[in-house]
Amino acid sequence: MLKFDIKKKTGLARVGTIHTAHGDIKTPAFIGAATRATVKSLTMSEMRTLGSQGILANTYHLILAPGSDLIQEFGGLAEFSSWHGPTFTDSGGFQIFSLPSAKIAEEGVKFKSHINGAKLEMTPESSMRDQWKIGADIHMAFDHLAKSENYDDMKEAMLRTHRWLDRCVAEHGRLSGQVALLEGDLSRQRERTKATGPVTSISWDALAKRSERPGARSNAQAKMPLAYSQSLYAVVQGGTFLDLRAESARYCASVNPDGFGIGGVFTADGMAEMLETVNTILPENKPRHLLGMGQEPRDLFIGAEYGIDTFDCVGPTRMARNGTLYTHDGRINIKNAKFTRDSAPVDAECDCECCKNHTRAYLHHLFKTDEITAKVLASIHNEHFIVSTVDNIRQSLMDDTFEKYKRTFLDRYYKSSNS
RNA sequence: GCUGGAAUCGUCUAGUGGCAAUGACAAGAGACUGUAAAUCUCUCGGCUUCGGCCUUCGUAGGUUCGAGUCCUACUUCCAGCA
Repeated sequence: MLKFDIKKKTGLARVGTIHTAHGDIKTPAFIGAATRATVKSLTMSEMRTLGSQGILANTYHLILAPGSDLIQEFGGLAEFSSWHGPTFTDSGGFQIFSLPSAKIAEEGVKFKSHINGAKLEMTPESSMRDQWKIGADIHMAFDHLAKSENYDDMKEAMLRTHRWLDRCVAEHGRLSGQVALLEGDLSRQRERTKATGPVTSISWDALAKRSERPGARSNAQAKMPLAYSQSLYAVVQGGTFLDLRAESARYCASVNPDGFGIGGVFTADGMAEMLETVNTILPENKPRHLLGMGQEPRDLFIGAEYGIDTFDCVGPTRMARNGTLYTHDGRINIKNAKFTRDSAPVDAECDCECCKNHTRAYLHHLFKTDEITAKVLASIHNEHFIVSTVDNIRQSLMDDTFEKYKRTFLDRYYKSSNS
């Protein structure tokens, strides 16, 4: 069971701590998107240095390569990637629903691998099993993303998401039960061997002696199940329709998951109302993750204000790779000719490795000459910018200065640019 | 010196009588929100009341209704032979 302590509340906003088997996350927090168990162009060491508290990987991509069994063999995502901190996995639904080959049925989704065309299927149960093998601290339920914003389609997708949620909860619970048993074995084993280091896995042979041993998966005999607690978030759907969002929030709360993901959000328009609806219904004492939002600073302020605890988004690193960088005065495209002789750092108020050491002119040069370091430094900066902005939001909530911080930040950030 | 061949928009390149002229790169700008994203889009001779107008394919002439394309001379470069 995931522990979540709330330290302070202001309206729907809250400051808290999520306790996972791999460490704590002080919330609100921005979680780096590490789709294939890596944040593109950044090392885990750089991620730690820039202040990230957690990473979120993607089940779809990890199933295709290197496979969930292999990650399990290496002790799970944190161990395999040497992140050694809190981890999340997305169910893979988001990717699979975007594949042209996706065929949706009640049982699950059949699709073809985008890499080699292999015919594959993901069901709520298989997603749960793969996420257990990958072994992130927090898993997302396998949800159905509607393709259209049409009310009936959205409702149908939501209802299926709920039926699938029941199956996710059942499968997750079954897998959870195994680990509880394993934990008992492990503590006895620790006593016997007086092992000092952390014991995180045990052979399936031990499990085989138990009556609850899961349905015979012969190829799993040699595998080492991960013996630490892993949690499940239910995912709230319903698109832009507040009645559906409310219904989905009630349903998700009713299955008593460890936390909640809020999915299917693609723009900040209407997000405040939607979150207000959802987060008024969801139980207060469980963490909430806003799936995929956080490219625009306003997303983070609105999210935190309306009760979001964690964010993830590919935007900061993707934009960085393409030369768009955050500054407190709005975005810049460092490839623009006007930066050729700009001796200022990307952002004078930023304390990331890039801004402390390098000029805009240097970064401009690296981008124009297509050097790998361009993407590295830009990603360090953008990721740090967003991570630290959410950290500052947390601090401002603690200090009761959130409103002022929000107004000052957003006025300045959006004043000269688009909106 | 002789004999061939070649000169096109920053660079390379397509084009053998209807052409402001192909493609790539470079350049300029924009997009990106649970990452099939080191990706994608647009602009790229000058003006424009968006119908056009003007100036362009080494230089100068010529043939033709019309020439980047054919002819002549010149200039430069390349290859081979001396």
